[in-house]
Amino acid sequence: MQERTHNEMKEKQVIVRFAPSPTGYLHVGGARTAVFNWLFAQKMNGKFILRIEDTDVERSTDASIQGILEGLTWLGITWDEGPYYQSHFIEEHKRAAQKLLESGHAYKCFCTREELERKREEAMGRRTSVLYDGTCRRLSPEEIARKEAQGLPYTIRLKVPRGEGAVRFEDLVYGSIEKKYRDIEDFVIVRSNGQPLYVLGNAVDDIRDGITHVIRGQDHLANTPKQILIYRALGAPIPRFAHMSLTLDSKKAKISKRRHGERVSVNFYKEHGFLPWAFVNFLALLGWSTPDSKQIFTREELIEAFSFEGVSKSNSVFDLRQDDPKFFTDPKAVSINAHYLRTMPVEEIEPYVRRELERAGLWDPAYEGPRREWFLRTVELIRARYHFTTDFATLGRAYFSDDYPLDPKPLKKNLLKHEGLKTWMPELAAELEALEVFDEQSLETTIRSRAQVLGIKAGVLINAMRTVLTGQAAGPGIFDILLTLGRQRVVERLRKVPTLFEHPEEAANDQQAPVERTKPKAHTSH
RNA sequence: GGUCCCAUCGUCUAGCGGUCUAGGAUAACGGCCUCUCACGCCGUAGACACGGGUUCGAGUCCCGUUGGGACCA
Repeated sequence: MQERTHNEMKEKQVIVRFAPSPTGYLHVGGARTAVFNWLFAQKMNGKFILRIEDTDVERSTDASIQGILEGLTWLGITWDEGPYYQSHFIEEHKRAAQKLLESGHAYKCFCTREELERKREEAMGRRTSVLYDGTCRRLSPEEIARKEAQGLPYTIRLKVPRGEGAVRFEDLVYGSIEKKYRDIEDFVIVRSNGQPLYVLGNAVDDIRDGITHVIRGQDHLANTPKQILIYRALGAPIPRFAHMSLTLDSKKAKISKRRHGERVSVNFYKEHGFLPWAFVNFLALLGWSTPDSKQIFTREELIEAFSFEGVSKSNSVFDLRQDDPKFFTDPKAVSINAHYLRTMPVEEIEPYVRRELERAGLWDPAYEGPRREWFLRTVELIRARYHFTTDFATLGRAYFSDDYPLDPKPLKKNLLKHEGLKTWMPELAAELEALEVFDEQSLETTIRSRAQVLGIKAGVLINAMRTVLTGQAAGPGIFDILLTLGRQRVVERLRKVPTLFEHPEEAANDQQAPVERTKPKAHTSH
């Protein structure tokens, strides 16, 4: 049998859709599917429709729909039409079922739940398949009329062709898929309470929206033959299908809120300092690649490079690292994020840094006014070591506030260990204060000669200064730190050093927020 | 239970019969750089699930086993 296929649609515009069911947030697996749909639409100059499958009324609250829209918006996944709501089309689904009944492609089934349950158990016992046996398919019109007159409830089942044939289709990712008619039961398309099933509603919606390419999770692969049967019965052209391998956890289980909590939500990554494009880039690489294994893509490059050929057939693991002290999520996601964080034009990450500073109460309106240049230079200076936008407000706190915590470990190692620093630091402060010009040259000269006079390595002074001035063991070169902080703040902070010797624990405990590096090279010397 | 799908380093993957003594990325480890850390650079370790075929030749094709996933309830 010749299908009406893509040839007919070749000239037509590509239309794809992302059809999530609202569960309160955008799931990373869903986001990935959305990304692939979006990429394909962009590449083909097609249309991307957003359709909310909100027929599960209980879960489909406004808030959970909002969560999805926000997630997509944050990622920068824009849609051309919608959101449409499946719940608005239930009558249409019912009409489609009615039409199938009238055209003889479907029939009413009066079998009760109990009967079916019994048959299934029997079949299980015999270790055979549990397909519906077609009892009601063979009902005569009179019998049907009688049962209806009795007011017996019925489901509506699709008449699957009987005989030797098979449903066959070319999946854009999985290739040729075939399922024999005899392995497909006359499946229910409308429940006895009149509610159309997903398999019907989804197909009807896709037909109405003119979807040319159904790009969705591989969990729908097994249902596709049934949907093709529905398309045929309805006399609709069959779209192309492209199933995407699933995203699993390290135990090869589908990632779910139940097991993995918030970290399956796109919002989690937003809140933990991911840049949206970095996350899209990571998601795209989860189950898709180019022949040259390119890792970092601009938006244009990704759209250009995308193709179904590069989509992997095997499921991929989102290495969530739930109990890893070093990474709170997939290390590759972290590294991609860090890459963007240090290489994007600083103006582009400015809004994200601002958001974090605002959240921490560190934002100064002058940063978008007279101090903007300083602000951008400082961001530029410190970002190379950060992995998340949140780091600016935690690890980078000392650059934006005088109230910052001192990491106890370097405090001890770089400062308290050297008794002399108790006096050297204030002395140095005085010297820096008296400096004629406060520039890199004179700073370096001052500090190095000071070290020489004291008969110590310059590193001792430098590391102590870095620790005191930034609260951190690691950071930019000391002269850059000094210049960024400015003479006044440097001098003030160095003058307080003696107090640190007297009340070290106070200094260390004076924390606004717990400051932990996500990826500390935590090695103390070997 | 039935049906469908999948199977290369810890993880993401390249590979579409010979150029694979299996490449890249990330993570790990070592080194260089250096005032610290990061970046960068150099190097080390690390995989074709197993068994049969087909072929002159198989990671690559076929079959089976095992394992994993999905769907149907």
